[in-house]
Amino acid sequence: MSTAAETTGGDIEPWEEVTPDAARRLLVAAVEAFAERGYHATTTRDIAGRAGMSPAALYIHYKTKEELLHRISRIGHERALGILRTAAEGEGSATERLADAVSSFVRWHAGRRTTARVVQYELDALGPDARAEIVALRRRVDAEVRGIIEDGVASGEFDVLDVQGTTLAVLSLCIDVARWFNIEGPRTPDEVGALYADLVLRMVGAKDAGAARK
Amino acid sequence: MSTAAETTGGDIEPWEEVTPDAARRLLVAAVEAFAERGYHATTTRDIAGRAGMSPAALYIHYKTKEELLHRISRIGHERALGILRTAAEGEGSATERLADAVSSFVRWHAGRRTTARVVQYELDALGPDARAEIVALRRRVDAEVRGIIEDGVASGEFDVLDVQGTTLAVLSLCIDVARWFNIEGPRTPDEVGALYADLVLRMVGAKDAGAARK
DNA sequence: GCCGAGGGTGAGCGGGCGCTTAGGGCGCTC
DNA sequence: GAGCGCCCTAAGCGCCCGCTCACCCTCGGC
Repeated sequence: MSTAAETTGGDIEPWEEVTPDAARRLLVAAVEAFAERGYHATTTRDIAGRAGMSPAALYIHYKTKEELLHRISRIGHERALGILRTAAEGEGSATERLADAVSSFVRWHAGRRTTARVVQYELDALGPDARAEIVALRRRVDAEVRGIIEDGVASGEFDVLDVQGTTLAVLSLCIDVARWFNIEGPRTPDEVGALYADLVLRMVGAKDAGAARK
Repeated sequence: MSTAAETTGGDIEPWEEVTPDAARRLLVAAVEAFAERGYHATTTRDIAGRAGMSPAALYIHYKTKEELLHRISRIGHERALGILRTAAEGEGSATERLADAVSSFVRWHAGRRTTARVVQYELDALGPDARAEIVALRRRVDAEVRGIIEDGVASGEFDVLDVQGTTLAVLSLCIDVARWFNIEGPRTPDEVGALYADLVLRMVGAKDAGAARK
């Protein structure tokens, strides 16, 4: 595989943009708690406790518990979109770019599983406005993947009957990694990424799947 | 497609086994509420209200709110397992049986989306004992699909490097349908089932995919 | 040495939660 | 038609939730 992140985790911690330090610690604590128990089952006291602070400290940096989820969700989606865009804009054939996109997207969902879980499964806990903003980001995620698949169909590399349906299935497959992946399981994020890139190339009927496995 | 359910919904309502009538109405109300808002965000008052009863009525038929989830989860998993087993034990080649299994499993996840959502995504809300029982059922689900894939590899119909990993991916793809499927969207459960059966046959490198599309 | 601002705390508010209890109505049995 | 058992309700208990408020400590500027 190519481009960015080679390591197992996939990426640098993306929370460095959150300041000040106390706000970041609270946000990281919230990600862990939301991922473990879900948004609704997590209490503000639990989040503050994990960050080593009193319950009231949370409200100095965030207006509500929902604002925390919103910030996490937006940053996470931007990160995911960035990963796909890097792959989509890369050089190489559609086959290579799709393999790259899937393997890095999957590596992120496996390696940063706690973040990905919150990002992908807690969307419904947001209010209408925040939800609409995140849904717009998701449509751009969909468009990136669909773009690569359309390129491959146009160039004759892929054989796909239902482009939108296949796009949906490919994204769905990658996203669900966040549900089942277990750090202590038998597979590393890199291995799952490689397996999934191969499976997706089969799904789109890529003629020359072997070439993308550098 | 073959075997059971031809209609859009996929199956008869599986709750007929729950008696008495009031207990069933409560259970159906709970499925709807859990699917819409999640287990933790659903209140016992909401469940009772949907069933047209007072909050206290719930506790005549169920010991706790968790027992409701447990009953829903067990019945739902048994239903899902039954669908896969019917397909796995059918006659015909591994290719045909895999296509049948995937299309009926997907039809269930799309058509009975509310039930499937609760079954697939609220597992973590169960206590350790109930959770262990459900996890055992899931292993049997996994074994059914793996069995078909192993048959296809043995007979030379399929070309699969990592049988366990591919099994996981196939199940993951089907299960995630419950997350994104929308009854009011452009696709019927039957259409998604057919699309997914085709995609899965490609994933396992089925030599004669066309033959399974009757 | 004093001051103000900003990050932090302890205590606690109003409210909604899961669940319990005392009792009421209705239909069956004889 | 008295007695009994089964469903169900009204009321409410104790608890913990998200969030607020009054106050404190620390630190840079002068």
